[in-house]
Amino acid sequence: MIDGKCWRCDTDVEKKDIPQWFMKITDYADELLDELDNLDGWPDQVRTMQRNWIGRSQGVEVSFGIDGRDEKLNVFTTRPDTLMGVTYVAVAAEHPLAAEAAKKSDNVAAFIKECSKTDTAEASMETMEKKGIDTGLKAVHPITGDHVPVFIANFVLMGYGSGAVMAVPAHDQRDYEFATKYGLSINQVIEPANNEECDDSICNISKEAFTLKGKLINSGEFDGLTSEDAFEKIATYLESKNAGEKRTTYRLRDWGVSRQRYWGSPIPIINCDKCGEVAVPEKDLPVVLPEDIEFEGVGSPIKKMPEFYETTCPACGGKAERETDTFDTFMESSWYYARYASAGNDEAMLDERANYWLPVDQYVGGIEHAILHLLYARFFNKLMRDVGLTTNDEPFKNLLTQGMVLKDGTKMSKSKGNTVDPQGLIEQYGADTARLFMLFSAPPEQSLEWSDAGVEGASRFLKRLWRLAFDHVEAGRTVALDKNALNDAPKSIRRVTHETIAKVGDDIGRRFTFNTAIASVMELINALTKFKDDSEQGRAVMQESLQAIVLLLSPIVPHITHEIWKVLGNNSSLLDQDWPQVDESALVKDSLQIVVQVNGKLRSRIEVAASASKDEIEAAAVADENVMKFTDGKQVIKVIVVPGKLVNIVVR
RNA sequence: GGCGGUGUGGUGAAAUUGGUAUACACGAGGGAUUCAAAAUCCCUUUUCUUCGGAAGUGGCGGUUCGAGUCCGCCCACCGCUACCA
Repeated sequence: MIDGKCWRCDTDVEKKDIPQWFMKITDYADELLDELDNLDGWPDQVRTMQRNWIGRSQGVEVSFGIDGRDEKLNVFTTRPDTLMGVTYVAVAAEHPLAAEAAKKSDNVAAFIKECSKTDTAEASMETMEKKGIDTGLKAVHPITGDHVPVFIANFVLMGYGSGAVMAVPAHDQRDYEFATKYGLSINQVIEPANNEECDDSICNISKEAFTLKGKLINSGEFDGLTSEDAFEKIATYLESKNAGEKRTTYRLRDWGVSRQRYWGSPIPIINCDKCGEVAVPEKDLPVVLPEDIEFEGVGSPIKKMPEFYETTCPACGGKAERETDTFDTFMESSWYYARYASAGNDEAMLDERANYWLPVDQYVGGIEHAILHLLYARFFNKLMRDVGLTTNDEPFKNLLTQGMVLKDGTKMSKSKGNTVDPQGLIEQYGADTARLFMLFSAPPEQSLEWSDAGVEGASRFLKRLWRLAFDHVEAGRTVALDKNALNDAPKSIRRVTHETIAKVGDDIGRRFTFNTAIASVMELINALTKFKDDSEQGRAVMQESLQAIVLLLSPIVPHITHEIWKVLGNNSSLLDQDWPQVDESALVKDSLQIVVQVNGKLRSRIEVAASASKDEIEAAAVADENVMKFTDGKQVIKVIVVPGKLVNIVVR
């Protein structure tokens, strides 16, 4: 849409009511919300976003009377404590009262028409002018019986609450601006709880609304109550007068699943004039989308295909029409993970195999799905559970949300045409280099501006590994490793090797930080490159290390590691190998380097025996020559010793 | 406006539980090798410095023996969302 017109044919765009199918996700709002607390394998960020999206809020539905009529006008408020400050009521342009007023006034009708053209989904909403028009009707305050005007306002949403709001200009900034514009009264009913604090900077009703909670004033019998107490008292009072009740509302709306397009699963419903909407009987499922169709550019072709939509009603056998809307594609993505576990079953959606595999241990998806897809999938899982198809409450135990790959500062996408084809990289450097390079550039959660700067480094690294392995193998076969026959240099290489095995296992298996996993293998290879030891045991250590590197890198660069595995003299297939085991005995250190700080500043490093006690470490630190330069002539106040890490000497 | 995120060298980034800031790599500079080049290898590469050190992770403050990490306020950028009563 461009400037309120269709981008394709330039006709005016307007809001229209059309009958559509919805999934009643709001019935599951509480469970979807409450269970977020148990999803500890999910990132907090995603849980918070879902919480806010569901947006549960506690409030009161208040019934206003309408002057001269029997019917009531219901509004929802989270601030019943401000009820005595209501000076008008506003309804949405789509509200029945608005339609009614339009019949009596051309101005009102024109205003509603204008509202129907404004686009509610555009960023322009932010700056959109708050506009309204008086319906001429008067609402009757449920407590005071005062008459207040009923306005139609362009900022009231028909889809939230009851499509009508009570306006308290003194305590809501939006109401305040609207009241100022249309000359409506502003009555203060809340003041700051502590009067001392009530200076102009906090509460000055002549300048702007006071939106904080506080203490009630000008509220008759409710004067002096705190906002919190008044919430309860006023709610109870309204309930006793049958003029309102406590209510919970959600920001979450029901899920509209109808699409007026061809591509999608047909909604399996038959519309019968006599019986209404009738579900397609199970024996006739699935309804298959016809493929012999012609596109005419506008509209879905199946809406013009009698051979598709003409049918008989399963209930009465009379003439009926098949639904021609298709499902939102989120429908299928909401349960495919379960269907994978029931592959080949053409009798049912799912079978018992789904329960064996579900929930998904580790789900991976883009952060852009943090709300919609992940909420729909959770909802659908609960639906399947409630009809007995599955038994688990939640579909995804652990969730990793990938960042997006950006190009020129925005999300890479087909529609924007700013995609990068990895084929060029693959042709120039090979698939292994392309994979290594991409995984090395950043951790997966992070968004990344695409750039191929640095791909040379990945290529160089693989060449070095290749050369290292070949040079090693060319010198002949190695003997069995004897762990106890090693002197310092090979021993230290073994230690680094096993430290690397431990780190890569943790990085890939737990943290999913492939970039740091690769970096630590690079460090190991740097160490091996410097390691020159042609002795039998030296070469045996080299062999062990190279084997480990090949295994550690095999998920990342499968092709080159497959080759090197064979070159290293293995007859077995790399694919059949277990993940390398950490040899704990290789990790043992005889001595440790300890950092010594004076007043938190790094002054020296000392080498101490791994078995040294706290006192021994402290004594060695205090006696260090470099340290003494900074402690000389000063009084030592305390010494903090963190075993294995550092000593901090505090002096004055 | 709301919600979420990010901010560290020239660049991509690392620092996992409050404990050595800048690992690993790119780029750049210098050198070796070469008739020359490519490739490869080695060295240097946060800033300032009186060469002892000093400062330093967007800014200002705080907690702590010790803060990139925790707390408060602020700034900038990115993403999602759109007046939620």
